[in-house]
Amino acid sequence: MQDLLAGLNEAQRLAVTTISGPVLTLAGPGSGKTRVLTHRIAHLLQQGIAASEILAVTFTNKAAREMRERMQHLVGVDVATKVDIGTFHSLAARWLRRDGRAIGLADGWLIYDDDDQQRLIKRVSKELKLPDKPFTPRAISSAISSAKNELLDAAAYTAASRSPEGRMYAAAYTRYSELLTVAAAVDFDDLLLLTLDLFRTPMLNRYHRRYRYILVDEYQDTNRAQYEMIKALAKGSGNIFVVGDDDQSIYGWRGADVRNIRRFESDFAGAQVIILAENYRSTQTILDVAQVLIDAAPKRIHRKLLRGQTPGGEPVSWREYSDQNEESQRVCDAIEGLVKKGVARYADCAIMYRTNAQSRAFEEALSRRRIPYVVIGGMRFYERREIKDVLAWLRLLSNPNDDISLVRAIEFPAQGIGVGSIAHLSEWASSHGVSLYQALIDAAADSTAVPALRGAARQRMMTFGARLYGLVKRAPSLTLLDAFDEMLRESQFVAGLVNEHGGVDAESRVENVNELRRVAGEYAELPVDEQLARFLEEVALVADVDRLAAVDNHVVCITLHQAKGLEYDNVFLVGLEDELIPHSRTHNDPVQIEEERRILYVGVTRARKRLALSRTLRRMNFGRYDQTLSSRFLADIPKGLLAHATNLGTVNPSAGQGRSNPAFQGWGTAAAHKPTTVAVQYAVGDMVRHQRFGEGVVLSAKSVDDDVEVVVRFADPAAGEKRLIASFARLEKVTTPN
DNA sequence: AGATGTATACTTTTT
DNA sequence: GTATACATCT
Ligand SMILES: Nc1ncnc2c1ncn2[C@@H]1O[C@H](COP(=O)(O)OP(=O)(O)OP(=O)(O)O)[C@@H](O)[C@H]1O
Repeated sequence: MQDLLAGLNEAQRLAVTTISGPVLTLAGPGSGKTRVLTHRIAHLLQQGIAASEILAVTFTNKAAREMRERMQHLVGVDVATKVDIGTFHSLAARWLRRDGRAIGLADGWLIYDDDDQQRLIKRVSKELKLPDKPFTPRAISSAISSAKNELLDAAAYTAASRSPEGRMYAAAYTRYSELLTVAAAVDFDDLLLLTLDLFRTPMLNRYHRRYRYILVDEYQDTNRAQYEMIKALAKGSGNIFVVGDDDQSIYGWRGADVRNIRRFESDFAGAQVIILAENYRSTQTILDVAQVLIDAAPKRIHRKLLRGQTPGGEPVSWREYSDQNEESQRVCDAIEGLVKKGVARYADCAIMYRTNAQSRAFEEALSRRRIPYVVIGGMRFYERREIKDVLAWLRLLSNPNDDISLVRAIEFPAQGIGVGSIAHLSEWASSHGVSLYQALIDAAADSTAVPALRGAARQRMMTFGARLYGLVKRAPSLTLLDAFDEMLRESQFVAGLVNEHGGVDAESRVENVNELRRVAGEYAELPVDEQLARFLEEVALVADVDRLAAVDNHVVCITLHQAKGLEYDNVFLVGLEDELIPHSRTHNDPVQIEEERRILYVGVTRARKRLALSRTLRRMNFGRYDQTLSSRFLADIPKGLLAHATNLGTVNPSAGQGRSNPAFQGWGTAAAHKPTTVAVQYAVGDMVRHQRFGEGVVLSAKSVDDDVEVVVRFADPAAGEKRLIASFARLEKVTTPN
């Protein structure tokens, strides 16, 4: 057994060894909070505390997994796997899966993700005939979500609504809740609220007996419900340990409340507060920048001095580029430079930005250079149409009352059932207070049910119903993988994809379906009756960061929000412009502006060795270039702390794409940058060959940055005309003998 | 019923 | 510039 305290400083040791009573560890970035939490668990185990008595809450599933891996090293695999570690949401789902019956949750209940929720709200909106002007699905869902964040159910929210508009939202909330109940579905917020309901039953005693030591990471970003969960659980043993940093609270917009830090001190009498002062992550140069940035915040709970272990370090650079094209090019230059010089691997580099939309330019530049990369966020794998369609069918096997999935299943694969027929079914179901599936069954048993559905349309609907019914009945005896295959076969899913998209375009979708099937295969070890539910639950709760694997050597493109808790040797903070950070949607609300400042602070403090800040002078917005302003937060950083480009101001914003600004010299890259490929010249009329699309003729060619963009008409009519980046598409020139 | 075309709105951040 | 929504055609 290792000495767990060896790699820790004094304050960290105190935090690890103060095992009883409430403890609040408040500390800046890179001070080892997560490390302390991990070591504390290991320490508890060494003290002879049973693994099953420990509960650890992390912010992401990935953090949970990493913590478990760390612990396996510290205390061995057997013990480490017995500790309950997870996010609030995933723990809640596990508990409700087991004990949900106690609060009347139907068996086979499902989690509705954001997309499902939006669809359901659209249905509510239609039913209640809400005008779409202020009542966009987004507005309604955020009203419902904030209500839930204040622990208000539909009845309480209705009672509290005074304005006519408020009453409309209340009506939507009420109907939304009813439909969720009929569908036996819960949304993300419900996971927490229902767990609180569960904790109000005598069942709580079992949780008290079970969990004697509770630990929470990223405590500053807990919301009201999560706080109440902690409080309810901690009542048992009183051994509650939380770590957080008020300066890193960046999820206020979804109900997180930093005041939970103050609340902790008042609600848990005699709470011990431990401050970790040393930063082990970043060079002092980087910390100095972070320091001035956060010190400029008008209000803070706790002021901290960022004290690093590495004095000096490479300068933090600041560059202004003409546009996103140039910015992404130069960032790629810098990354290639670092890699060529052997000071970094691709995986040590991260590009961070405020909004997902900003990733595009970087994706294009990276792939053109053949630099391996991953984009975290944006369109997630599980949000893809074909994936959601497969999941809809699978969800129906577990819970046929899931109306949202039923509609999806009717719509894909296409079965000749149109919106009209669905509307008839839906109206009948709503007025009878039953699910769509039940309405189908009723219609099949009784020809006077759903009278609006007649003739051929009714016939097709009945065929669909019978097919689904058969699957639902057979599902319980099947393994997940068998159910998956059976469902694909019954619904003729693949044929549907080919039918809708044509052979070539269907290919990647079929591949995605196979990938999902592979994931499903990982559940084969579980008891047959648990496989499907566990699969659906985990799929609903994966965050995109959870995909980040340390083994692959690729540049990471990530939003600042998702970067919280991560660290990289080299960080590129891009698009530092007003309107982006702070985002225009904050509308200069001082509270939100300060959260934006913290978002930037989180970004700055992710960097270990090198930090590059940049912006563009003009940005493409809605297909139009707009001039930009530098982020106001940069004004808080004294010039002396940054290494500026030498020729700022000489860049003409209207100069177009180009090389007006030299690649940045800070970490020595311009010299290292050479074109990686000798550009092949293409002329209109040239014959080319593409690996997948076959041969084609060049219709046009123009050079873009370091590459050539060509439009090719392929001989294969299924491929048609495509616009391609020559080197990325690996086009080969076909030489014609003259 | 479904495909095709045109208008329109739109882009924070996410479990 | 893109995704969605709606209208119009087949
Ligand atoms: N006592 C120590 N000696 C050496 N390195 C340490 C020590 N404590 C922590 N570190 C290292 O410092 C880095 C930051 O630690 P950790 O991620 O736990 O900090 P954190 O406080 O959770 O950061 P953040 O709040 O920014 O996410 C890690 O690489 C960790 O290994």
